[in-house]
Amino acid sequence: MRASATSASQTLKAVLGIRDLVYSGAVKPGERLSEITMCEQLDLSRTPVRAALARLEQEGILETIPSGGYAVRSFTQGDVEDAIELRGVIEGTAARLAAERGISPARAAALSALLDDLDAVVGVDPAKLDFQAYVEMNADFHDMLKQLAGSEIIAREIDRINTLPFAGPSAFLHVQEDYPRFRASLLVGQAQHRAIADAIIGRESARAEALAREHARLARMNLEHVLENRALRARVPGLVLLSG
Amino acid sequence: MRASATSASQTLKAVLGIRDLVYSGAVKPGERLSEITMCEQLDLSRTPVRAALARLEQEGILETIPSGGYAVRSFTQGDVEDAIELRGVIEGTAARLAAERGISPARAAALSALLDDLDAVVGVDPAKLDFQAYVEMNADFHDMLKQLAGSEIIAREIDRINTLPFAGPSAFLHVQEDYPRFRASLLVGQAQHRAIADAIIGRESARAEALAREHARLARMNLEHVLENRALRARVPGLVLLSG
DNA sequence: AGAGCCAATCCTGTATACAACATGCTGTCA
DNA sequence: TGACAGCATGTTGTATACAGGATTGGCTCT
Repeated sequence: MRASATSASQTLKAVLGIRDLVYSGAVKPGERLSEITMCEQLDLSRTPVRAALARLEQEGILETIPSGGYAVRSFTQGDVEDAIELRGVIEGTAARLAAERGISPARAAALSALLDDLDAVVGVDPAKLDFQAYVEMNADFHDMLKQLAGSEIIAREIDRINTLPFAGPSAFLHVQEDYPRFRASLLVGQAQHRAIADAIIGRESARAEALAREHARLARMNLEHVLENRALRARVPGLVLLSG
Repeated sequence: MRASATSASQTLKAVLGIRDLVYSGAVKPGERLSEITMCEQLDLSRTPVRAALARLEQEGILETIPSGGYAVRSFTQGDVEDAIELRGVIEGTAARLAAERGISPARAAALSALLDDLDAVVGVDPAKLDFQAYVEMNADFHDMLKQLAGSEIIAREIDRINTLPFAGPSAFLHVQEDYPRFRASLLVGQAQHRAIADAIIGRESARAEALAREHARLARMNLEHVLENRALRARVPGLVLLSG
C-alpha cells in the first residue's frame, strides 16, 4: 500500500477528492476527467479512483463519454429548477404518507421540540441570529420529514435527489446569511415548517403535501435571486456546474 | 484476456449475469454475493464483476455488508407498494409539467397515434388479443410520458425508479395474460392512458397529475392479487426479492 | 497550401498479484 | 469438559501490468 497518513478507505478519499475538484471549479463542466490525472492529483492508484468515478456518475455529477471515461456534467437553470421541484414533490409525498399513516407520539414530540428550537433561533433579533445553528436545524427538520413516512424506498429517493448539490434543502441557505431580504424568508420557511408538522400530526395529508411542495419553492426563489447576482453565485457550491 | 465468444463489454456481461442470478432466484435475498463465486459462475475476472456489483448496489437490488462485500437486498410488500406509489408520483409530475409547459404538435400527434394503436389492440376480441404488442406499446406510452415534460432530471428519476424490477409499468403485465379478471383492467388502463393524454394536451395539469397517479394504482391492485396466489407470483421476476 | 494518411501517444478496460482484515476452526490448557 | 488462543483460510480492498482502441499530431503527397 502506498504511504498515506489517514487510514480512511482509499475509495472514500477518491470520492471526496474528486467531488471537491468538481465543486471547487478546478475542473469545468464538460471537461474530461482522466483517471491518471486524478490519480496524480489525489495520490491514489487507479482502482479506487475508478470506483469513485463510477459512483459519482450514479450520483449525477459526472457523465460517461461515448468513447469511454467520464466528464463533468453540466446543468441548465431548468435542470436546477426541475431538481428542486422534484425534491418538493418527493418530500411532499413523504409528508402526505406520514399524515396518512400517522406518526408515533414520540416522533410527534421530537418534531414539536425541533420546531420550538427553530423558533427560538429564528425569532430572535435578526442581528444576532445564529446562522450555523439554523442551517443545522433546518437540515434536521428535513431529515425528520424524510423518515416520517416510515419508508426506506422514499427516504432513499430523497437522499438521492439531495446528492445533486443544488437540490438539497440547505443548498441556498448560505446566501441568506448576509442579505436581509433573504433572511426575511427564513420566517416564511419556519412558518411552513410548522404548518407541515401540524398537517402531518393532524393527518391532513393533502395539506401536508401541498405545503411541502410550496416549501421547496423557497429554494427556487432563492435560486432566481442568486442568478441575478454574480457575486452571490459563488456562494452556492453546486452552481459551478451551471452552464447556461 | 480470457476466452469468450461474445465481444460485448465484460462489465456489461457481469451486470446482466448477476442481475439474472438474482432475478432467477439462484441467490436468495439476504444471501452474500462473493466476488470470486461470481467470477467462476460467469467466467469473468474480478474487475468487471466488482464494477457490476457496485452498479447493482446503486440500482437498488444489492446492499453493502458492513464487513465488506454485497448481499441481495430483500424487500417487503410495503416497499413494493411504496415504489409503485413513487413511480405514480413522479410520472404524475412528468404529466403535470408536460401539461403546464405544453407539448409540441408533433409530439401530441405521436401520442394520439400511439393511443389509437393501443385502442386497436385492446378493443379487439379478448380471445385473440396480441399480448406482446400490448406490452410493448404500453411501455412506449410510459416512455413518451417520461419524455413529455422535457426534463432530463425527471426522465432520469423515472428511469431510476423503474430499475426496481417490481416498480416499472410493465412489471405486472405478464400475469394479466391468462386471467380474464386482470385483462378487464387493460381496458381501464387504456382509458386512463387516453385521459392522461387528453389532460396534457388540454393543459389540465392537476388532472394529468392525478390521473397518472391513479394509473399507477392499477399496478398495486395487480400486486395484491398476485400475492394472494402463489402460482402467479413466479411470473413477476422481481418478486423473488420479496421477503415478507 | 491544404488535405489526407500514418504513426506515436495517451487512455480506458481488463486481468491478476499482493496485502490487510474478518472469520471460523482446532488444539491445548485450566 | 469448557473456554481461550492461535492459526489457517477465505474475502475484500488496493496496486499494477497488459492489451486494444481512440485521438492527435506531424508528415507527405497533390
